[in-house]
Amino acid sequence: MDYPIYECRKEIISALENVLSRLKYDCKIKLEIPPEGMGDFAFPCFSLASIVKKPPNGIAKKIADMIEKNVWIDKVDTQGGYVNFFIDTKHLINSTLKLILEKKEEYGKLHKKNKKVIIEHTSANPNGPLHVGRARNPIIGDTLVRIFRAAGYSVESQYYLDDMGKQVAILTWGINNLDQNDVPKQDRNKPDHRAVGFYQKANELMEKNEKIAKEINEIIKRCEQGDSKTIEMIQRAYSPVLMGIKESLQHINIKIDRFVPESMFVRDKSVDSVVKKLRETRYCHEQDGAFYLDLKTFGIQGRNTRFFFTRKDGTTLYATRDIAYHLWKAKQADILINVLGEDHKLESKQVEIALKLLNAKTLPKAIFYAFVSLPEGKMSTRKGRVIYLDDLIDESIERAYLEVKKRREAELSEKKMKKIAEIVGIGCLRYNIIKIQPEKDIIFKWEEALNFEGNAVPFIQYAHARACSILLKGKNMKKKLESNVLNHTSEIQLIKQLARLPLVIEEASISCKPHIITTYLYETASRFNQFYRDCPVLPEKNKVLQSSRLNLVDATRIVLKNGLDLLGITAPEEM
RNA sequence: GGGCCCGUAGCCUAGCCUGGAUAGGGCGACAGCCUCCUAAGCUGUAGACCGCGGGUUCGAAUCCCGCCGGGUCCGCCA
Repeated sequence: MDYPIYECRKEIISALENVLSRLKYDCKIKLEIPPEGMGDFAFPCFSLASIVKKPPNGIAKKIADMIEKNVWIDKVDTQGGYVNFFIDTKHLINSTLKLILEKKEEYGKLHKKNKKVIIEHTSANPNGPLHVGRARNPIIGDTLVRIFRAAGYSVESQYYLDDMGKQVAILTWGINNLDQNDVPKQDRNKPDHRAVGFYQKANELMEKNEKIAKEINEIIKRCEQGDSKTIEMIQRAYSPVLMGIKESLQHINIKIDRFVPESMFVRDKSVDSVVKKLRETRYCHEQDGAFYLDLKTFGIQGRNTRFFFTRKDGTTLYATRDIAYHLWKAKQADILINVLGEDHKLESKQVEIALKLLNAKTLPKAIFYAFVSLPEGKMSTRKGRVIYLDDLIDESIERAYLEVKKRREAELSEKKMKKIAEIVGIGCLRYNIIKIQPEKDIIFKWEEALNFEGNAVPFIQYAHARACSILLKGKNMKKKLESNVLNHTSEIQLIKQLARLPLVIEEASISCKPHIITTYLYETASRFNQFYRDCPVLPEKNKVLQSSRLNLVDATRIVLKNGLDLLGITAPEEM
């Protein structure tokens, strides 16, 4: 690893290994980050204490005394059972700043891993516009895509397109049998919005009218039997919806690399082979001609532990096709990640067990998120009780516009304000979803979703714009970097923070936790603002200090930009 | 009824996996800071029986058990 922070950590670990082996202490070395002011890395001696039966404090002191200083270790200290390491800031500053300025947009990225990752996300039924209830899905998914790319993986994002389910069949029936005048009018002229009324109306009719329900079931059945005409008819119905969905995603900087239709696995018969192989397992049973696996012995509990994978007419079910999809994916990638709503937990578990039984090469790792609900309850496209993603986007941009106007109307053109509002509004939306861990329930409130203050994206974007503004005004000044002069606490704290970016990307990718990035960026912006307060750049009389600070500002700009890019958020040059 | 997830100040949230140094932030409240690089900023004050009750441990927000509240699932649906 070529990053200074890695080298530094490595040096500390090897110094520790050295001492521990001389003391004949045998334990794993895990470094922690101590609280502010107590050093840069800490080695806790508690587990060691229980092994060698001595107080942790004494062990820490003994170890600290024996640590040899080197280019990275400036000072070693102990406190309450911890060995605290103070790293040589001069060395870190020098190497970090140079590297950031040299690598620019590549700074933070980890070495190529030669591994392929497929991240499946969004995969919404194409029966209407994306709504906020599931809006976490594309945002979490796309952020993971970006994080894994930065972590050195080759990544493909996939949208599993349910083109044979009931939802899409209902939509198809509606499009084919209803007139525009029969359906509720939508206030947005976008293909997915135009279509959703047909779905809602068809749903309503189906519930009251058995004949219609039968016709819809007929569509599903023909489709599952692999009837090309029916599959194509369905495709005609959902295609415009999908176009609308893509457009919404694009608006929030999300691009799906590949759409994989479910029908593919019926057409190519791979799902039949799944059925055949599952039937051969010892867990397979039959009831009235339908086949299921009994998953009682796999830790599945509840009223029903049977996992049906065929109907009595021999057709397959959603989960069966999902198994075929996963086998197909496993052939092409080393790591599979699925971003799913928590309602898919059981299905996901069932698919995983089946994949194990079928000896799949790679098992998927699922990231589950809790729904965003409304104060009055769960969102539902069918009931029309929804906030669409498009509305949230518009509202977010509109509110951002009012904020820009309030502050900059006198100085900026209308066009510029609109552009900034777009960048801030969309950034806000993505940031506010990512900063909360996926498993936490969210009750949607406009004020929270579109919060513009504190730990929110404008704080970070503003820091970036501030850096750009200083750099623009100082563009004719000298560029010399003399890192020895950067010795103010605020400068040192900021640089140490910049040095951490690679570690943060590593941690976020290993743990699949995108919120680690938002936290990091917030702290980075915060330290930059403290630097801004304490260390004037342009007014600085000492030219060497001034030019060195300019370099630090530039390095901060790069880190903020690279970090925002991991979140799919644009870094504005002014706001 | 059973499984899984969540429960941290008035509100939102980090830390929980891998137990240890004063439980970090933010919003809101209160008090300050623009003759000085964008105040979408900075500084300070108040506010937490970490849902409740047991247990394990030298030590528990963190691990285990029970309970309570919310979410979600338990279809030959997707």
